[in-house]
Amino acid sequence: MARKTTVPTMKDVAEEAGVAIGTVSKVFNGQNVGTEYKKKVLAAAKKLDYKINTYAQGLKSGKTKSIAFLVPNTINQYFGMLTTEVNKALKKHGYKMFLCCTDYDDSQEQEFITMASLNKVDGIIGLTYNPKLVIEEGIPFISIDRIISPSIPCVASDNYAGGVLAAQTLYNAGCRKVCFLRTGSTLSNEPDKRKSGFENECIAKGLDYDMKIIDDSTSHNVFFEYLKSHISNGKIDFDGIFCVTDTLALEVIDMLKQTGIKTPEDVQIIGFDGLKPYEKDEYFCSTIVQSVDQIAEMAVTLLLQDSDTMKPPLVCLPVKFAYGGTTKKSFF
Amino acid sequence: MARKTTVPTMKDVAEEAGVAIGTVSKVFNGQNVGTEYKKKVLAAAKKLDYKINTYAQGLKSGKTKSIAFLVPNTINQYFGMLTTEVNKALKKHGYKMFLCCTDYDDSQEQEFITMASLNKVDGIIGLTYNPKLVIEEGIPFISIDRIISPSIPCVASDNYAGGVLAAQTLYNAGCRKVCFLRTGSTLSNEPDKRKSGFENECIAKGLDYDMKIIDDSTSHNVFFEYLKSHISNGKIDFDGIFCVTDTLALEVIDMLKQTGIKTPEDVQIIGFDGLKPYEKDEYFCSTIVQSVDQIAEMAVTLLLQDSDTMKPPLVCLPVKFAYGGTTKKSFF
DNA sequence: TTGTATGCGTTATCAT
DNA sequence: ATGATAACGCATACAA
Repeated sequence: MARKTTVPTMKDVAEEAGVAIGTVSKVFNGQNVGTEYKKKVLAAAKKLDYKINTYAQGLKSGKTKSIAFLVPNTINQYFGMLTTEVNKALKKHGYKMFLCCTDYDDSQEQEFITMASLNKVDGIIGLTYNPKLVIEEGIPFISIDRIISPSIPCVASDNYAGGVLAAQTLYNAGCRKVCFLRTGSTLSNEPDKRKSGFENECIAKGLDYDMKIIDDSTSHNVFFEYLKSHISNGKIDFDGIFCVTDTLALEVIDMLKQTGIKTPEDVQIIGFDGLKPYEKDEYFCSTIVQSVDQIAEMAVTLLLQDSDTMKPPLVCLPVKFAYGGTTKKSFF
Repeated sequence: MARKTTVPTMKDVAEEAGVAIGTVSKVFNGQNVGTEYKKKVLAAAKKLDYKINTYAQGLKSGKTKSIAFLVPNTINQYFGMLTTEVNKALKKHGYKMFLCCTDYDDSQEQEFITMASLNKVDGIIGLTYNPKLVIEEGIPFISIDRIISPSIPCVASDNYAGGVLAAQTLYNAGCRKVCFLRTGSTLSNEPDKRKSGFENECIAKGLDYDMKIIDDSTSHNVFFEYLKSHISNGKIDFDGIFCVTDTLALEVIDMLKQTGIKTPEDVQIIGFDGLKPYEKDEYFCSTIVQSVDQIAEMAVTLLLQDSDTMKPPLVCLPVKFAYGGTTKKSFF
């Protein structure tokens, strides 16, 4: 007898179990099937080591149980955390994830969206930068950290509250002249609100403040020059600095160290994101921590909920302050 | 006329172009088709905005142009770099990537492999820890950093050479009593060779050395105690330390700082991996840098090459030393 | 409840 | 070179 070399199909299982192919299908789709039949089918399936063919299933049903996740890269730790958390959340719901690293590139973002539609994904979650991204009709899209259009739900931290919290924390730690440093895409996006929240709270508290904002294409050396221009006789004008990300905060701390300014003795610094050098334990710096797991879970939930359910244009998730050695400890 | 609501298929394109469906297929597969026909087909396809259905294609051809990538997470920066580089390499070859974050969990690793076979991926690339991982027949697998079995190709840095290089570098930087610190899975894997290379070079150079090796389940506090036991009167026994990863090096630097030991003044430290705090620029610490892009490219190339081509059981890629502030600069 | 038959969109084998 | 047609493996409407 010729050895069967192909993978077993439902037909094989049906024959083995002595039932009809439709019955097998029903068993695997959790539909009503007589107990005896079900038992026979399951036994036959196990015997043949039958696995359903998701491609045939996808072709037939139009549902693929997969989504595409767009992110610039997974090297930046915030992106890395987001990617892992989205992956976990999807797995919990039985979905697979196509990872799409866009490298901040407009055309790659667009290409991946095309790829996603070719592959009949059930949805897309994206942290994108292309201001004129074209999103195909009929394919659900959830944006993270960017408001793309009113019809596309955006999930983000409560960045405004984070800015307020940063200002409050510096104020409570004794700061009286602070500054805000930001680098980022020129595209208006959620993280912009960190500035607004910070600024408004400074005004509310009567806290003296300055700002230096550059876009992504500008050398960070501009920050270095800016800081140096505020340093004289080994002393810095500010007693508190709020950086738009932890990554920037680290850079700034480095710059200050080069000029002999110490953190937090001479100037206290707060970052944003909540990155950590090791997998557990302490933060890189004192920071406004984003609940990345909540962002991921919310994005997935919104994406997968019935399309006729109303989807909010913006969902803001809570942030909290965490001490990380770059603010004065005595205040906490 | 009723608006067509469904996605256009080859049949629609064939009708629109006035040709047979087989001809359309040939056009999209680059087979020989008369110039005139080809032109008509392409025009019709563009007019209808036709996109090939990869699920039907996968069902028919058995090839899905997708692979699964298994990694514990994308938070650890080395994993994050690897993920991004593999993603890029796959894209270059026209392949899609299912990301599978396993969280170091044996059963999740196995689950994802099952998922991958269900989804008829054309192959799997994995950085796994499960010592008794069952890999299905007929699905190509490339392992990164772990030797799973002689029949499964493994791609890794030349870890042994990296260990040698670390010892040489410390020696050349003036160290005469060094130590090696390692944490890791008990599973024997490629990074173990960092120790062997280091040890052998120490012996060759007549360099006095000690080692402290713990497994993943042990608290890193053990390192702290170990280091403290080698410190007396504010001085440390060693003048050089080689840590098995940059992450561990950072932790160790922190520990030493707490005891008043300065890096690199009192003790020079070399890590392994080549992690960076910002997307460009400097390293976290002096380190043996892995060519993550080369590892990724090699893994993808091996995976996609003809299955009848001989695949080597182990491919080692070059490493290099990079200065990162935790060794004495004068020596470079 | 269970079986039968059709079609999802594509590829490949035939004739033409 | 081109057109017609039969699978690929599954889901489902319909018949039994």
